[in-house]
Parts: sequence; C-alpha cells; structure tokens
Amino acid sequence: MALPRDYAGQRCSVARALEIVGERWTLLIVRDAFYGLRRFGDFALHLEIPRAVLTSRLRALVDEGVMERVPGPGARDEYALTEKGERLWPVVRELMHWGDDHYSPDGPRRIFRHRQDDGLIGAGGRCATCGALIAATDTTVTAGPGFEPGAPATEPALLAFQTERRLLEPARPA
Amino acid sequence: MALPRDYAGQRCSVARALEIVGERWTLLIVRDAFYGLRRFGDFALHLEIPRAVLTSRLRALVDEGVMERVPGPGARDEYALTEKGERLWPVVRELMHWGDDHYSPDGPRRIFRHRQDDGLIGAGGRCATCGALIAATDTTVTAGPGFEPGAPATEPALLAFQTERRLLEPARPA
DNA sequence: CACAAAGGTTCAGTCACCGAACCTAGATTG
DNA sequence: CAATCTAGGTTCGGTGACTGAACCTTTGTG
Repeated sequence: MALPRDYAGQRCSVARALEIVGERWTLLIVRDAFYGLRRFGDFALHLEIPRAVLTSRLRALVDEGVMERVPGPGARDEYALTEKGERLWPVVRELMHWGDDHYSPDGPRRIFRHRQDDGLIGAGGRCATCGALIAATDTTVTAGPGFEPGAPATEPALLAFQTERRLLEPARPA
Repeated sequence: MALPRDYAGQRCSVARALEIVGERWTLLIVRDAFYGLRRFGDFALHLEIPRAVLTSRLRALVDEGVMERVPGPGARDEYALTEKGERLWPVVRELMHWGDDHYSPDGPRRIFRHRQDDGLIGAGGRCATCGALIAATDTTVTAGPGFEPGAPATEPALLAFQTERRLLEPARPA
C-alpha cells in the first residue's frame, strides 16, 4: 500500500488500480496525456487544476511508473506516458464510452479510428474493419456528432482537443 | 453539473463520467454490486467505509440512475444496479485487468468466463470461444492464480468474493 | 541588463473524509 | 406486552486534502 489514500484491506485489483489512478484529477491528467499534452503548464491550463495538486499527481504518477519525466524538445522537461500508462487506454476509452452513452444526447463527442485502415473502433476497442484490438498508438481521434467545440483554442497546445490527430502524438510539435 | 465535486469547464465525457463514478469509494461500491452485494450493511462491512460516506455515495448513485433502491426479499430495501449501472462493467473490467497486469505478480486474481459456453473472457471483454462481447449478466467469476483467499468469510454475504458465481447474482439468497 | 515565461512552492481558508457514538423503526424473544 | 436485537442510517469533533492566489527561482530573450 504505497499511496497515502489507499484502500487498506481490499484484496482486489480494482482497488489496487484505484489507489494509483483513482484520486481526483489523476485520470484526467492521463486522458490529456493521451491527447498529446506533455508539459506542466499545458495540463494546468487545460484542467484548471491547482498547481500544487498537479505537482503532487504528476509526482505520484512518475513514482508509480505510469508517466516518466523526459527531456523535451526545448530545455524543458516533459511528462510522457510509459507503456504501463499507455495500457490505461482501455480504461479511459470505456469511461468515455459510458459517458458518451449517458451524458451526450447528440452522440459521441469523439470518434476513434484505427490508424492503419481507418476502421471505426467500437465497444471493446476493436476495429470494425480488421477486427484487431487497437492500442492507443494506432488510434486517431476525430470529432463526433456530440462534439462541442467551444471557443477556438488560443493556446497552441489546446488545439490538440479540437483537431483530428493521432493519440499520444505530442500536442506541441518539436 | 449536478454533483458537488464536478470538473467544471471540462467538455469531455471522461470528465462527465468521473463526476459520477470518480469519487473515492464509488467505483468500489459498484464493483461490489457486480459481485452481488445489495445491502447497506454488506457494503459497509466489506469496504470498511465510513457509514456516512456510504450513505452519501449510495444516494448519489441512486440520484444519477446508476443504482436503484428496491424492496429486498425481507422487509428491507436493497440497492441494485440499473441497466445504466450494469454498463459500467467494461470500466470495472478494464481497471481490474490493468491492476492484475501491474500489481498481481502471480497472475490475475479473478478469471471471467462466458456463462453460455464457458469461454475465457479476455481483453476487450470478448469471449475467446464464441467471439461475442459479453455483458456482466452473462459472466461468471472464478478464482485466478493470483487469488489470495485470506480468512474464510464469516459473514454470509462476503462468501460472494470467495466462491465461483455469476455476476450480479444476489450474494444473499432470497 | 531588464524582462518575461515556465515550472514549480507556500500559505491560509474551506471542505470532505474519518471513525466512533448515537438514534430509530421494525422484528424477535421472554 | 416489555425487553431486546438488528439493520440502516445520522451526528459529531478531529484530521487531512483540496483550493486559489501569491510568491519564488531558473531559464531564455530583447
């Protein structure tokens, strides 16, 4: 039980997983990372999360091996998902799917496709065209019918949420 | 934004979903419901959650239509997942899968099978035998190699976590 | 050099969580 | 019928986490 807010006594992998990604904000940080955000300031800007909390969450994610701190294109470090972190994609996907089903009356806000054959990715994460399970790296996002663009992004990194793109591709080009 | 702890400004179905099931304990309550727990006292006993918090979480889940309060076999009411709640199964399954992969060195603690043909249910929730996406109702749980039984359950309802069973089947027989 | 930007840290106020004790209505027992 | 028990909560004081704003430090820029 490594984390401060643990679920002592729960002998279950759901509880164990939630000790890592179940704290407030954490899974949204991971989601943003799938969309290509990598810098402290970009997470803070997009999530409107208190900076101290962001510091704490990033540290915990790095400690747990979900993200790693890597040198960025400039002199600044960036935070990137590790492979362990990328494997959280199914969790994020299913959560989004459930949210779309129940809280997005006009249909999904985002649609995912298999990068190789452009096939739709449906429930269970399989490509409707080739039938394979598609990892985050091979997934592209595009706007769905329920997408609400809001104000056009003023900050370059936040464009990642309004344009078609490949998951995990850095939002800030090098 | 219905809930107290919302993610204001997040125009995203992941955030919306997390407003409902992202609070501490909530997803563990839902998991227990998949295992067949239905009564206030059983949740309190198994989760060791403060009763006031349990009251608050159950109320929120009922308000959001994830669970409903139904008359039980005795005179007492019970809490049962609605269809909307049952659709959270993929989220719970993928979270468990991730937890098993990264925090259960001896292999998965639980194994899921398709009730109709006994086929293994793997990543993405599909039956390895028939290839169909399997809903919670048609899923049975059994102990996996990483299962740690702990002390034998003293309370009848908690046996649900130690015996092979069908998901959603009430832990307390009528 | 002055300045700005990025990435944090600090701090006081508020809010949620915690665990223990208490309360109440209905069933059970004597 | 009174006494007891049980289940399902509510209440309460103490503690810890989150919040938002301000501040600090290091690194690039004109």
